Amino acid sequence: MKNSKEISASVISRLPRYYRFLCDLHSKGVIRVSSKELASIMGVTASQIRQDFNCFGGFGQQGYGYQVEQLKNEMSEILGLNEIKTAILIGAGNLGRAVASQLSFEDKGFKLVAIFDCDPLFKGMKIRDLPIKGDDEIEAFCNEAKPDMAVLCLPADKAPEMVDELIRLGIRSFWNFSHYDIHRKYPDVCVANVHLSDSLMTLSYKIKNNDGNW
Amino acid sequence: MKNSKEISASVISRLPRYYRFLCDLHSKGVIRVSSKELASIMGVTASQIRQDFNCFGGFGQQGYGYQVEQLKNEMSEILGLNEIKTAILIGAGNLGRAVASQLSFEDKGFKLVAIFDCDPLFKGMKIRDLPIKGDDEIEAFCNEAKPDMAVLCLPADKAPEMVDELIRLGIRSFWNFSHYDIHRKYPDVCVANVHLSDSLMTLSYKIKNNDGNW
DNA sequence: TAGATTGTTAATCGATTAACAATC
DNA sequence: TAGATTGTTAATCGATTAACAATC
Repeated sequence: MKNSKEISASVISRLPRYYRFLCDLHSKGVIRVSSKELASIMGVTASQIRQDFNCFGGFGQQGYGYQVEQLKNEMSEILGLNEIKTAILIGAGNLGRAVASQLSFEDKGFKLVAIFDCDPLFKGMKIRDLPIKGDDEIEAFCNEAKPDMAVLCLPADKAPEMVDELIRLGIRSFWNFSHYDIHRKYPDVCVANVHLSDSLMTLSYKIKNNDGNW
Repeated sequence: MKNSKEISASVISRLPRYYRFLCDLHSKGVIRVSSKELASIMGVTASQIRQDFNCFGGFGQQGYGYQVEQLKNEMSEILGLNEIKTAILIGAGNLGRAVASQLSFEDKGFKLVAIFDCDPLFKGMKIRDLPIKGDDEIEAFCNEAKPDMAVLCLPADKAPEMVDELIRLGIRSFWNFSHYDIHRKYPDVCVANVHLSDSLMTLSYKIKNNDGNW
């Protein structure tokens, strides 16, 4: 694999989609696929697929194409899905509970190991066998378990203080559902943002500008 | 406003963030802001801000900057947040319930008017005063209420059939949390996709390639 | 008027697509 | 060998940044 430092954000954002389609083909028993075929299935150009794959080294065979299973495994390796990182969830409101119970973290390289909420109302409740703990237990837990990542499902106004605390406790990666901009204060930390309301507003824009096509 | 057909996806994706920062400044009582100041607050270049705003016509004053309130209102207008579109939610599982109860649709140009789930278990339950209806009631409801948009929070395997049905019933816009690719079959429809698992895998990649910085 | 900041054009940078030699 | 398809270079396209004249 080439030095991955240079891989652009555009390429990285496409990797999960490649992985999904490869899993799908593999589960359907497909053995080989050419960039042209994959391009047609995914609705992108064959050129882009080959360029993207070659960022990580060539795993195709000229004149033949790509082995589906091998390529899927490469993609999984590149994404780091095999190295399971431990995650804690901060905020057990509606969104937090949905994320915790709906998403299978294990398939995506993470294992959810604890859930925290400041509201004592939740205390004792369980999500998928994980008890909801109080915020006052975060410090002790992190010192003991050294989790790698925190999922932030808490109100925007509580996020800055919480992030300070979590960083102090050694957490260096965040899956951020709040609007708090973590990178601003901590540029070296790993962050993936999910801004649901931005997505909804974008849809509003598209509807307004779809030439009466809706 | 110029012909908005030509606005690039990159620009559109930035509009909600501008709107958020302008709302914030406005709520703090700030009257005017220059592109330079806003750039510094948002962590982008002043050039990009001016270029982006000028896609929609010039609403600044040379030598002075931009009126915060006016600019916020323009942004709201551009995004179509003032024209409330009606939305229905398909799927009242964890994610559906989170989206319905957490997100304030009204602020983002939509009003949630009905919730459907195929599971009779949910029947009679309410989310924010909206009763959960059975899937068998979708047709009658759509014919009567003509909703504009559907939020898809249902399993991927049920999505294709449901989308066919909803399109048949006149729905032309989707906020899509499933992995089903609506645009493939219906290129003219408005879609905003939210792929939570892709976002999580991207985070996994970033952690793996952060030079041991986590 | 002088200073500031926009609107807009030009320059740069990066990403996507096309082309083709290498090779299975 | 002939056909197919990759890996990779070159060409194109688009987005971002810089520069500056217009003007408040």
